[in-house]
Amino acid sequence: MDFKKVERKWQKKWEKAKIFECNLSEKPKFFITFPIPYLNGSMHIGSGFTALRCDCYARFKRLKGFNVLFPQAFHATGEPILGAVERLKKGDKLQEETFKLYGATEKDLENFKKYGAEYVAKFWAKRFKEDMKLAGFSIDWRRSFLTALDEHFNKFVEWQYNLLRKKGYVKKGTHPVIYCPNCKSPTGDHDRLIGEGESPLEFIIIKFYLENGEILPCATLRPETVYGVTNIWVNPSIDYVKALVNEEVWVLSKEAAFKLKEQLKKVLVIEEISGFEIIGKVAENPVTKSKVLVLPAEFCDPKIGTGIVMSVPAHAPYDYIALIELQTYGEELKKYGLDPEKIKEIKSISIIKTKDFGEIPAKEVCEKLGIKSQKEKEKLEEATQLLYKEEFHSGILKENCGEYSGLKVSEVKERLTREFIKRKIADLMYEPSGKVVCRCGTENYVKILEKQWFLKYSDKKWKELAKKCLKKAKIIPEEARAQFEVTIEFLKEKACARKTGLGTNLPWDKEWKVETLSDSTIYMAFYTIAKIIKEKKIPASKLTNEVFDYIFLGKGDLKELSKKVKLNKMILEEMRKEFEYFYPVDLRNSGKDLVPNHLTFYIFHHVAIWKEKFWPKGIGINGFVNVYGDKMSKSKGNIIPLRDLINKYGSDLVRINLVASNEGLNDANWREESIVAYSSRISFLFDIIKKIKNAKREDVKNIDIYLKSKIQELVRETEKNYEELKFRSAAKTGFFDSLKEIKWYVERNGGIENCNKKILREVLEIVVKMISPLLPHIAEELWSCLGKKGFVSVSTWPRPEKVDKKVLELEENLKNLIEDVKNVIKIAGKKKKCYLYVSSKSELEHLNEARDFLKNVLGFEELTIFKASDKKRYDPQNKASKAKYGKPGIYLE
RNA sequence: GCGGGGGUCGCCUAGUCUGGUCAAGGGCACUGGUCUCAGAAACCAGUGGCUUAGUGCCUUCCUGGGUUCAAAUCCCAGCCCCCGCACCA
Repeated sequence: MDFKKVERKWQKKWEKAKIFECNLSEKPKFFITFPIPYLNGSMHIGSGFTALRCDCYARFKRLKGFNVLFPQAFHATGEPILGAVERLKKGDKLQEETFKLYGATEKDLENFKKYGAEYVAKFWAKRFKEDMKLAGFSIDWRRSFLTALDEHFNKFVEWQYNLLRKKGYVKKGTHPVIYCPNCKSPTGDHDRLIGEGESPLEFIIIKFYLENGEILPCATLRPETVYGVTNIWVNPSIDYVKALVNEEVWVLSKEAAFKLKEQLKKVLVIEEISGFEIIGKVAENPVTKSKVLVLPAEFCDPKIGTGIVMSVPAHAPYDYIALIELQTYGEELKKYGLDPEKIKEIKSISIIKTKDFGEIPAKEVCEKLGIKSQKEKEKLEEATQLLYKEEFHSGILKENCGEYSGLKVSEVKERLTREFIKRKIADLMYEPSGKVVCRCGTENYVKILEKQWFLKYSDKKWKELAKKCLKKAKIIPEEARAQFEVTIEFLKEKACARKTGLGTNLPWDKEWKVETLSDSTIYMAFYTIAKIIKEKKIPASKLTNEVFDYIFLGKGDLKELSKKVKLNKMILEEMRKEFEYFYPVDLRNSGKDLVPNHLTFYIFHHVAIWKEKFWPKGIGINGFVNVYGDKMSKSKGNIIPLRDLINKYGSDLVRINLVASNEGLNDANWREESIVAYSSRISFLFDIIKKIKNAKREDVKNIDIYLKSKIQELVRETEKNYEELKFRSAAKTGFFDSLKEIKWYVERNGGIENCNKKILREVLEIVVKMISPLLPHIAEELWSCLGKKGFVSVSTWPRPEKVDKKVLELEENLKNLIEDVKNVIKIAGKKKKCYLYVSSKSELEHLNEARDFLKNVLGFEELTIFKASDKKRYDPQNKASKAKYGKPGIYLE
C-alpha cells in the first residue's frame, strides 16, 4: 500500500474542508501550543517528537468534543540566523552541510548569502510549514506569524514591555558579561568555540602601596589570604604599564588596563614599564601594614587579573613553589639587585587552620603531588583546587588575621571583601572562569554592560504570583514540577535586551532589542488575533497600546477607541471576543530543556499581565530523542530531518514510531526497526476491513459480548493514556491490544465468516477512532473503507458502554484453560481425547459454545465437557474432584 | 560544584507514588513451528535456571546495607547516566 499517496490525498481533503480551522463557537475550547521553533533549519525528529505529541493530543481532544485551537508561528528573534549567514559567507562547511541536510540546494545557499537573514528566516518558515503539513499536523495556519520580522508582532512585544515597565518589572542595571570585542556583543554559550559553561568570575584587587605612593594591584580570588602575604610576584619578562585608574596610579599589565576600562573604570595609560624594573621594590600590605619585596615569577600571566600577584606561600601552591625555587637561585638573584640571603629569610605565614592539613598546607599538597617546579602547571592547578576547596569549606582563620580571627573562611570572604572595598584598599575586576573563545575565533574577556535592561524576576510579589499559577497548573508528568518550583524560587534579574541580532526594539530605548527568550513569553495570546489582523488587513500602525489594552485586558471604551484609532468597532470587538474565548492556553508541550527558562518565563509574564482567569492551565514536558541511543547533534552528524523519514516511510509510521517511542521525562529513542510492528498491524486492519462483508452471523454469543466488553475496557484505558500524554501506552492499549483482541475474536469464531457482522463492524469503527490521533491518515482511509462518510478526525470519541465482567472472566478462564491443557500435553504427551469437568453452569455453557474452537486449537479428535457433579460423566481418574470455578478438571487419553 | 530527573529480564520500554495479584506487561530481536516448490510476509509457540498432569523451588529489577511475615516498589549509603545553571535558542 502506498502510504504517501493516501496521506497526500487526505491532507488535501482536510485542507479543502478546513476542518482544522478553528473559530469562535458554542463548544468548549481547547487551546494547545508547541513552542515556536527557531528558523535555522527545518523540523527534525527532535522538534518533531515534541510537536507531534501536541498534534496527537489536539486530535484526541477534538474527538472528545472540544473546539481545538492548534496554531503555529515561527521564531526569528536573535543572533544565530545572522551568524549562520556570516558563516556561509566565509564558506563554513559545517553550516553549509547543516542547511543542505534540511534540504537547501546550492542555489538556496547562494540566495541566503545574497539576500541575508530575513530571507533565510522566511525560507525556513516556509519549509517548516511544508514539513508540518506533510506530517499531517492539524494546525490552523491562518494564525501563523514570524517574530522579529512581523511588524504587527513587534507592536505586540512593545505593548508587553511597556506594560511590564509600567508595573515595575523592567529595570535598568549594569552587568558583567563574557564579551567578544570582534563581534561587539556578549558571547552566549552556544556561540563559543571554547569555554562552554564559563561565566564571569569576580576577582578582588588588593592595593599594595609602593613607597612613591603608586599602587601594585594584586588580583586574587582569596582576599582573606592577604594576612599571609610574604612578597609580591611580578613577571620580569613582560611589559607592564603605569596608568591612572580612578585617580590613582596603578602598575598593571597592559591587558589588565584594557579590561579594567571595559569594566567601567576610568583608565588612562601614562607610560610603559618592564616587569624587570619593578622587581626589588618594597610595597606595603594595606591590611597588615607589613613591608614586602617584589620578586620575579614566571607564572604571572598578564592575561589573568592584573598580572601582579600577592604571594601567600603557606596556602597557595604556585606561590610556595615559586618561592622555594627562588630561594635556591643564589647569585642569579643579583641581576635583579636582590640579596639572596634576604630571600632565604622569607618564611611562609600560616593563617588558615583546617582539619586535614598542618602548618603549611601548600607545602604538603605540593609534596604529595610531587610538584617540583612552577612549570608543572597542570599539577599546580590541581593542587590549588584541592587546597582551595578544603580551606574554603572547612578553614578557620588563625589569630593573626586581625578582626577576622577565629571565623570560617566561607563566612568571612564576602564580608571582608565588602569592608576592604569600603576602606578603598581593594577593588573588583572580572575574568572569565575559564578561557573563552568566540565562534569568530577571538578570545573573550569580561565586559560590564552599562545601562542594561533587566526583567526583575527577583521581585517577591511577582514570584508569589508565579508560584500560585504553578500550583494550580497541571504539569505532565508530575516529576517535572519540582524543577519549576526551584526555578521560580531561584530566578534572579535577567537581561532582557541586547544591541545586536534581530528583534523588536525596546519602545522607550530604541538602541536595545528585546532578546529571544524575553520576547517569546506571551505570544500565544497573539495567535487569537493574528487571523483577524491578516484577514482585515489591519496596518501595524493602528495596533497601539490602547488597542492591545482593550483586546487583551478589556480596558478602555470601545466607541472612543474605535474613533481614536480609526478601526472598526466590530473588528476590535471580534478580537476581544477571540481572545476571551480561546485564552488561556490549556496545554503547552515542550522539551525538558525549556523548563528552567522559557516555560518558567512563560508563567512569570502571564501572571504579570493577566488576571488568574487567563493564566496557563497545563504544561506538558518530554525528553529528547536519541538516535539509536545516541544524543543528536550537529557535530555527530546524526540529525535526522523529519522530511527524510516521511519520504521513506510515510507520515503515519513516522508519527507513531516517534510519538510512541517513550513516555515521561526519559529520552525517547528513534529505532527504525520498530516500524515493522506498526506496519504489519496496519495491514491486518486493512485486511480485516476488506473481508468484513464475509461476516454473516447475526445472533449474539458470549464471544461477541466478550469482544465488545474488552474493547470497552481498552477504550477507557486508552482515553486515560491519551489524557496524560502517554502515547506509548495509548498505542499499546488502543492499537496493539485491541488488534490482538480482534484477532482472538476471529480465531475463536473459526474464521471471519462466523463472526457477528454488526459487532465486528462496531468494534472496528471504535478502533479506527482510537488510533486516529496517532495514525490520522490511515485512520481516514480505514474510515472510508468502512463506508463511513466524513472525517474520522472530526468524529467523536467512542461512547462508553456497559462492560460484562462475567463474560470477560469466563473468557479469561478459557484462555488459562488452554494454557493448562497445553501444559499437560507437554508433560503427558499428545492424546486423542480430552475431557473437561467444570464446576458451574455458566462455565459449561461458555465452554460448550467454544467447543469446536478448543478441539481445533488443542488438536484433539474428541473433546467433551461435563459438569463436575454430573453422575454420568466419564472420569476414570476422578479429575472432576480437581475442578474449581475458573479451573476445570482435565483428563486426557 | 549546585539544582532537577533517572538506572528493570539481549535491546527499547511499562510497573515504583498506593509493598503481596510480579520471574515482572508490551515492542524489537532471536529460536522453533504452521503455511509455501522456495523465500518473504502473516500466524502460533518459546526466550533466567531446575523441576511438574495443569506445579513447585532457586537466583533476578545499578551496587551495598536496612525496615517488613513479604521489597523492582519503602529507608540509608555509594556508583553511573540525562537535563539545567542565564543574557542563549
